[in-house]
Amino acid sequence: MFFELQAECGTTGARAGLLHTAHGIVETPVFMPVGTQATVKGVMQRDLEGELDASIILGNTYHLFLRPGHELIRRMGGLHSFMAWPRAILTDSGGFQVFSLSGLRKISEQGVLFRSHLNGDEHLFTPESTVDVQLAFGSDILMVLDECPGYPVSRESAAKSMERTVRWACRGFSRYADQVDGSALGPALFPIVQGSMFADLRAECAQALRELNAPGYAIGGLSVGEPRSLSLEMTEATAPLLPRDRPRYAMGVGMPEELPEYVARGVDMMDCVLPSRNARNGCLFTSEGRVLIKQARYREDARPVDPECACYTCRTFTRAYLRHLFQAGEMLFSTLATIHNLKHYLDTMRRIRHAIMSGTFPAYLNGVRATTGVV
RNA sequence: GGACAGGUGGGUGAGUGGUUAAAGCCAACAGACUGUAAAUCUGUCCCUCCCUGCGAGGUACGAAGGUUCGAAUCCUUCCCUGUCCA
Repeated sequence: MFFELQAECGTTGARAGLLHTAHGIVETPVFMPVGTQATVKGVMQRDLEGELDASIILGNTYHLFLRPGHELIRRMGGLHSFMAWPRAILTDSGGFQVFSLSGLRKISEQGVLFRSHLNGDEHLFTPESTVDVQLAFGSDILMVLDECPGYPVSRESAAKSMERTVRWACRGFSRYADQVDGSALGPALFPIVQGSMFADLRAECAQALRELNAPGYAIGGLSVGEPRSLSLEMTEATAPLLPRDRPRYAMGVGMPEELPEYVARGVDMMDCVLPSRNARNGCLFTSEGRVLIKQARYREDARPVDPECACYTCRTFTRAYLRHLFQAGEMLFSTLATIHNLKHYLDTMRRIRHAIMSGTFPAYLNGVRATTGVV
């Protein structure tokens, strides 16, 4: 994989570019739907590719390692083949599970000892093993194993954790260098900037990781319970310190109206479970804000979810029907809602990219800020 | 006509003398969700009062009467429902 910078905003940090991968070109800034277990929950690959036109999705090392196992996936021809997804895949390392499964793991210098949430088996994840597993998947972009601390943490433990994440990144890159041939479209490994909510630790981490000359860099440890303004602040303190000619990936963010805020701070890639999870829980993102479809006010609402959305769901169904499906617990609701929410995110990113390419991003950003009041 | 079984808050269904405005589940209503242990979770859910809390008051377990300090729970009569026998 390699990155091609196409345009930069003159007044903000926004950029537009192309991610060249062995499974297609990804236009950035990009939103990556989350497909933890080799599926974006509720959506068929056909719709992901056609209706939604997603160019890259996420998978998760921890989950796919436990089930069905990386060796099985390798034997099945790799993750792309296994899940019949021809476009790009980025796999997270399991670093986030260090945070989300905090009751089931033990961290040491060597790595993370997980107890499987499926059957209690113990598994040791190391910076080396997670690279191996992701290479077995055949991922286009691999993430290095990191430690994602919760919020808040003391400065002292944030520093220790960050330093360990840097050491782990070095080990991951060392293993990675041994395994790949360095071809331009080959798999890329991204290190992850940590440092909790301490700007100087973030800066220190970014400086240290630059040494790796990585094909791309991630900003992790966001949206772990901190105020949303802090997430943006940390991004602002980190992104400019990363190499200009490499993509920057803000992990796990954010709300729809925050997407341009991250882009304005120099972020090129984002992923988040919000559009897919909230869809399943009845929360639909629209050009006019959130629609909680279960509310009684939508019982006989004949309008589409979002009059300005061109997705299949909005082209075809009324709010009243979607509410009915949700109330009835019908699985079709999840599919239709997820299609809409992902379309909303992906279209938002396409608009952002277009604005950057045409030099109108500052105006676009101001427009969003005026209507949503973010920042 | 006879023999059993049973009538509990929107539904279902616990509870068989006191800490019961009455479990649980469902429905309804509202909220949460940020590198997915999530088709999940939380709250409200008889009425009234400032809902400020472990608040206060009222009404309530088919109906009416009774026993008791105290009844959804015990007794009497009536009404209704289901199954079986004629």
